[in-house]
Amino acid sequence: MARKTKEEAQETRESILDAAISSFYDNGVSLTSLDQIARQAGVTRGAVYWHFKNKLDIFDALHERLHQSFIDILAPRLGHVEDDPLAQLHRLHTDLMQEVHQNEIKKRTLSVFLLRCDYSGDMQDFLKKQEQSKLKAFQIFVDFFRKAQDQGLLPAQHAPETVARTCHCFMSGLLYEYLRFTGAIDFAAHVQPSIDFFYSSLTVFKQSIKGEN
Amino acid sequence: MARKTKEEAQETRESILDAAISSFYDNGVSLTSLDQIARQAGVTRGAVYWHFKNKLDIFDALHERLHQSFIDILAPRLGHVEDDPLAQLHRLHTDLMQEVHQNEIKKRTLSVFLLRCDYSGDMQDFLKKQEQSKLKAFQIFVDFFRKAQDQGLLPAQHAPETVARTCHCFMSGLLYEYLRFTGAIDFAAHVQPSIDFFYSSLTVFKQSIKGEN
DNA sequence: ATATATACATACATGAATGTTTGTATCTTT
DNA sequence: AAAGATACAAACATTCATGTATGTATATAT
Repeated sequence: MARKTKEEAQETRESILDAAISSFYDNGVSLTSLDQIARQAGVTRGAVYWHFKNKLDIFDALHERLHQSFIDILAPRLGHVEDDPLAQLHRLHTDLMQEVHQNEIKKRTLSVFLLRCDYSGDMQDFLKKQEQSKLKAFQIFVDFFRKAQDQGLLPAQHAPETVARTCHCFMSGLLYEYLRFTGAIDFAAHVQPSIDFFYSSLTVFKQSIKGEN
Repeated sequence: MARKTKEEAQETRESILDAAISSFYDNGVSLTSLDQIARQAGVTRGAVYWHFKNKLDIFDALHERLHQSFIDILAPRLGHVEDDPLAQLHRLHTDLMQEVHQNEIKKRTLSVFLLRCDYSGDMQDFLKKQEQSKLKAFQIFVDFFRKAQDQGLLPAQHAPETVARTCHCFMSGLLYEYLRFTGAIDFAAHVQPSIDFFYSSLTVFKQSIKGEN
């Protein structure tokens, strides 16, 4: 009853990762034992240790999946600058939050990384990796604002890094809020108006181009 | 060598809490054993179990300390509305971030609650309590904006809850960013400009009062 | 002054998770 | 088709944290 096909083995690997997300979400990363993950995936710890070095290695693989899917959404939508860059960002932000709101798996995965884990000890090294990943995403935003400024669509009085960081912080802050108080916070009544207000107030940034030029 | 004064006992209790912060910060909440905390505090687990029911009970006490000190800063500074409410908020936000930047203990405590713990299992019930605490702080912001609107210092086109949530999300997002990438993110070069930009763009919100009235 | 409650330290019993090792069936390679 | 590599399962040894129970010195109440 051992030695499956390469494809079958790959399936086991994926099912272990899926089981890990689900277990991590229910019990938190550090309180989840490898045995729980294994049983959830319908295998034994032997299979887990065959595919992964340890729990951190699993966590790493999960992060890889998440980050890649995030970049895949971000890159094409910020690769070009439309006539109204702020409206473009506004739509992107709305879509991203709605995606999280509707896609239960993504919600759980994000929840695991942001609320159900414990970045200390071995995990602390992991923050370095996350920093690198986040830097890539951040750079996409910076490039976007820089291009928009170069094309005269946004005023140049603020450094693109500053604008990007501000947007990014608001986005992640809202995401944290949504995940942390899921259930108590309503999308249409709380999340959407906040996004709308943020981007409408950012419009001053755009408006000032007229007073300047 | 037992049975200390009530005051001495209180000191032991405090030293256990201090040790807990330090241990939680270094090793994360769930990976910290009560023995580590005890030894760090210079006592045995006996003392810990005397003062606290379990690790969650310690965590609860720590949260009480943090939340109280936060409210103590917030309440007086948002209790009254000055001539320029946005500038008032701007200063408060700057001061809060600088306090975290300079006060190592507060930085560590916040870091524990936001990054070094694992809100699942038993801890999940704890999110409910945090929700209540955060609601109080949030209410202070809402009241502030409502009063400012009533006094005609800010336009009434946006619900005070929406404005408050937006500010709050940006603040917490920036805090997360700062704590998560501490060292890689510089206060003067990254944090301060982002705060400044956020409040300068919020000014449209205030400006529009002229076009409206 | 005595009794009792307090503030711990020490010792014990239990359980559970980890990493490793060994066994083995079957896929793959040649 | 034989040999080796692969993909696990099962068993083992070790470590370690937790909760509780017990012991005890001393502060405090009466």
